[in-house]
Amino acid sequence: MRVYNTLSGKKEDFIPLEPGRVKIYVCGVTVYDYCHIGHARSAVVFDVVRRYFRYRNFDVRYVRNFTDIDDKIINRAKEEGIPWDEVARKYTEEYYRDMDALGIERADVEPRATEHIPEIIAMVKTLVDKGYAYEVGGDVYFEVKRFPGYGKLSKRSMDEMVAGARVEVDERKRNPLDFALWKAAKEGEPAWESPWGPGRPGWHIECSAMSMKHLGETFDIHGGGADLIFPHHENEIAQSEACTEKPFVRYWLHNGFITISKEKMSKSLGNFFTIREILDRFDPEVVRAFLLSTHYRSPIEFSEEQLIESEVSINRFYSTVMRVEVYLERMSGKTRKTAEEEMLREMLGGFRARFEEAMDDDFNTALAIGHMYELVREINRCLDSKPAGGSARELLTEAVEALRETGGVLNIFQRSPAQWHSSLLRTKKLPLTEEEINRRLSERREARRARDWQKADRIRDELQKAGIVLEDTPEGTVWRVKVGSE
RNA sequence: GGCGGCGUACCCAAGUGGCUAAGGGAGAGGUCUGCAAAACCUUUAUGCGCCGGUUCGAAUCCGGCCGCCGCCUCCA
Repeated sequence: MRVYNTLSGKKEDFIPLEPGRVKIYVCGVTVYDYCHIGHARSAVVFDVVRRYFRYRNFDVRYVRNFTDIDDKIINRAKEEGIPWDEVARKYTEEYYRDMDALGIERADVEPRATEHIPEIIAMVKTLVDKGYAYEVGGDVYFEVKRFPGYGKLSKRSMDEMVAGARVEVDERKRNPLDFALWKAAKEGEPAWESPWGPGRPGWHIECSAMSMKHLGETFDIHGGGADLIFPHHENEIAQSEACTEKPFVRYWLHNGFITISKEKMSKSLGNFFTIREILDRFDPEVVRAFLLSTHYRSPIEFSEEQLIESEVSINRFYSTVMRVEVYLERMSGKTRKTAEEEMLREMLGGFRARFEEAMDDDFNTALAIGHMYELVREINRCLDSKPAGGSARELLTEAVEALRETGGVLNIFQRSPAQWHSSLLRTKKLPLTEEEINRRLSERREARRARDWQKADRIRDELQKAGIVLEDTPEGTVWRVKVGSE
């Protein structure tokens, strides 16, 4: 496997610290507001990274934190007039609601900053004792110029940064780039006792303390959004390596941003969509497919049109599975070989290797999905050729199974066509129940049997207007929810 | 100002030295169908922002130019 390491700026062979095991830490969220689609991208991308390592038979230990104490949480608490820990609790719950819906698996360990205060204090103390940090009036700062490697991740020198600094100058800091490890509490703010007086941890220190506690002083992969490279991850490296005198992380992985009209989606620009706004109108599987349709390091433009395209793609998969199901139910027992059957067999033979080759190359999900749809087309070609017999049955079943299995790594393609369509019925808020649709279907079946095409077409048109498409096949009539611009 | 990235068909998007430049969407034509739908087939980039260069050979490497974006402040 090859992964792009932000630290080296190139793709590298992935060699785990311990053979067969991989330890991953991903920066989660600060729980002070609803998550937007950018948070979803990061969550989905690293969820897939984790699933792929597992597919590759690695023993994966996956840690993702919650920042549950921070200035933003304190401010939010003031705004809402509720205690700060109530804010954290509420938005942690909302996080789970969104991420569970998106099919993001829970991490093996989900540490919270407030549950690691002793570890954080111990680490800050070590840094002070070693002379990497200094205390000023109850605040403790990391002294950046004491750490020679500072800037190695974000590829800048300290001089450049100081020169172009837009950082507000704090007179108490020895250098504008020095960052807070511990912040003294102001009147009425949440606080924990420490050797420097009551206060709370700075933002960066929690990730160092928690990742090292749960994964060790050196671990394999640290991930997050590209906006965390500087200063967050740069600072994590400085304080962690200063503390342990060991390399902190072997591979740094960063996902690209979501853009709207080519501009980065962000809280401050206000051009963001929350996950639940999107899930109100699109199926979670569609959102995942959308987020994985572009390589994880590239920017991805968010638009309604793109989501609809993804919906059409996913629908294509389930339509094909439905075709296979219906076909196999009625397939005659006689054997009938076709050339297309052989072509499918051949394509299926190399399919997993192609999938793995794509994913091995820095998690190229876009290419992997491309291979999946090539297989979908070949399945359809095979069905069109109307093969029959046990080996054809086995082949079609295996092909669908291969798509489900590889789809499992991306957590797509996991439902039945019936589940997909009944879910679409709800997502699109169609004013029809499945019972009603089936009733109309049997009415139409009678009409067609009587060759009353007018009535049959009328029923079809009515359903079409209500968002349901009918397909008459030799094996009977099936219904689907209308997607895209049909 | 410093550092970095991107520019592939009507749209999205893979491809980073060598077979016909994946895949999806949209459009057009066709096969199938009672008619449709779905599916399949054909078709839509002699060319990968522009100009040079390296090479037997470049979308892919190098240089310049144009355009877009990101980071340097909280941010996934």
